[in-house]
Amino acid sequence: MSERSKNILATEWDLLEALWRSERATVREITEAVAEKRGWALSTVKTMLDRMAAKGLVNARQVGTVWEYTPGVAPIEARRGAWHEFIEKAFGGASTSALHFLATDAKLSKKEFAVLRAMLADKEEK
Amino acid sequence: MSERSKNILATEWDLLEALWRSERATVREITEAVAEKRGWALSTVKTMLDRMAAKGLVNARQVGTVWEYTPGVAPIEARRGAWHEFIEKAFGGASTSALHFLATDAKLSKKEFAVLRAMLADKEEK
DNA sequence: GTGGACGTACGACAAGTGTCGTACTACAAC
DNA sequence: GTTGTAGTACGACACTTGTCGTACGTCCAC
Repeated sequence: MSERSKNILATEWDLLEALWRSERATVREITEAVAEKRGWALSTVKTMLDRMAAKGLVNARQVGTVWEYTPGVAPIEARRGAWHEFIEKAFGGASTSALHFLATDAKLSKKEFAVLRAMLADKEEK
Repeated sequence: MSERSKNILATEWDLLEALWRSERATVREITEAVAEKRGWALSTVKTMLDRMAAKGLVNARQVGTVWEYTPGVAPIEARRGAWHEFIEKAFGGASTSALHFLATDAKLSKKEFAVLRAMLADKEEK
């Protein structure tokens, strides 16, 4: 539950999100969970889940006649991967450049800055 | 030179990077500029540039018999787009969640934290 | 005026994505 | 037993991406 290698596609994030919330779910459940955001057909979701299972992004287990899926990656791992991908492509891997960008050019709102400062301060205390 | 709509692909970043450095360049120049990182054939680079031109990521101009390319997006814009894309897919658009993640789970090094704090402090002064 | 060298144009192709439709199975309810 | 109904299996298809090869035009130097 942590071997991340390949990038997670935008569409896959949605299914993972649903799975992280319920920890285990069937195709139907997942389809319903993302129905608002994505009006996917059952077969679409099934296909995606199968492909994701092949990549290790989810685990599939047949319970009786129904398939049940569980996350194959933890949210934190997935997000770290995304952060990495972000740095890699937009900053040639230079994480400090990325942070510099965030502090100066990302157009964060006052509120976002406040949040960030508070968190850093918090972190510092420990 | 700023209408960003579609995501920039990892491979496209490399060409843009080269263009941002030279401001204008030919296929050959760009191919050479990325030769180390990507052993692309001329035709590969040409194809990519054409596709990028179609997307507005670069501008193409024929000078005599040769094509010359210039960036179609500014680095800052491109990076903002990437940041947005990152937030969108990994945090469902919740930027504060993303910042929270950075401050707590991104596994930044001490040095990276230092950089971030310094920058925020710097920002605060103004 | 002829042969390179350089550059372009264009087609091609295999993978990967996004998105189903549909035929087939199994089981509960009548 | 017969018939829905929910669920699966599988193929399909158009598009995008990654990556060329190659045929063809042009212009310089001999």
